[in-house]
Amino acid sequence: MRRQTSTNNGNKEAAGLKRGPWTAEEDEILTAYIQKHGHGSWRALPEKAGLGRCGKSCRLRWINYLRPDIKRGKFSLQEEQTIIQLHALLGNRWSAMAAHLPKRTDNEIKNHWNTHLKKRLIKLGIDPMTHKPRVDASASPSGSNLSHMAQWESARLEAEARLVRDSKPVVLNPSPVHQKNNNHLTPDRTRLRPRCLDVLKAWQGVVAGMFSVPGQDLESPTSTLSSPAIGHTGTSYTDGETGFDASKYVEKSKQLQEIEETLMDSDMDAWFEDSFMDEGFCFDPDVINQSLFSNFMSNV
DNA sequence: AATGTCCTCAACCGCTGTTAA
DNA sequence: CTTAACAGCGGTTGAGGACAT
Repeated sequence: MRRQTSTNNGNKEAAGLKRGPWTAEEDEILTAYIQKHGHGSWRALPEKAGLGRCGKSCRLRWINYLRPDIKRGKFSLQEEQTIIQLHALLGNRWSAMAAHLPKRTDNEIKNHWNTHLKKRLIKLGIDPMTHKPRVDASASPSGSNLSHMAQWESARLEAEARLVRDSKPVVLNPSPVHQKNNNHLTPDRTRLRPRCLDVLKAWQGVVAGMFSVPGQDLESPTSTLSSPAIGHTGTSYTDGETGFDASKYVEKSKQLQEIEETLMDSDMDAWFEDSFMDEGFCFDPDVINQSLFSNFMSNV
């Protein structure tokens, strides 16, 4: 299908429309109009409401700022945790992430990720896009970073478990378009598919393989923060206390990637049925210590 | 106090998916 | 089936505030 440029689809609907920051008066007009009539057609709204703005600008202002059911201000630790975990699973699908963060907008989440969270991960030697250790020499993980990474992966595991718990797939027969490309799926159109269930199973293996010290489980790796006790030989990094093994980490990450690629190619219905009929799967996310993430964040 | 630099985030841009004619 | 209009998404920008010199 031929695509139209934004020039004639509403971005610049007409010359002379106001741009830039909204005034309090404009906010008031827009809010009053929507509360009384609903937004209806965004394109038609500005004229009806008496605003010299384009419909797109009105929509954005309402959704990102004026809507009564949004929370503004500082992100809590819990929210930051959720964002990072969701990003590990979803990538830059901000609207999908917003669906899991009540009262936060996709724009706000995107901004917070780009200005704060991404930088923190980079500081830890973790690639913010892949959520895996950066392989270039300049980003070789330090001892304490390894400890953080171990905690990070635990947090990631928890996120995946939560998504499995919360996801309520409503599209049982996605359209071919959806199967082909779900980058733009929104919560309103298509619920997130619980593909993470399979990924979660894979990650159980990943994380289990990384911790090799007997008697130490995922519930308490925070104790390593003050004394990393790292052993380093060549390209092999091992955390003496947690038993976190970076070489295993990389190896297992590759395995996971292969699993994910396989899942992407597999038949949707077969995948869905398989995921939910697998009664052998059992995972309790509550066993993961919530303080892991607090330590992770506070040590950045 | 003045100036420069960095950081944040609201707003915009360009694109894609959906839908109706 | 094709086309156009529209909504919504993710990426990017730039104004203004915060901080450093």
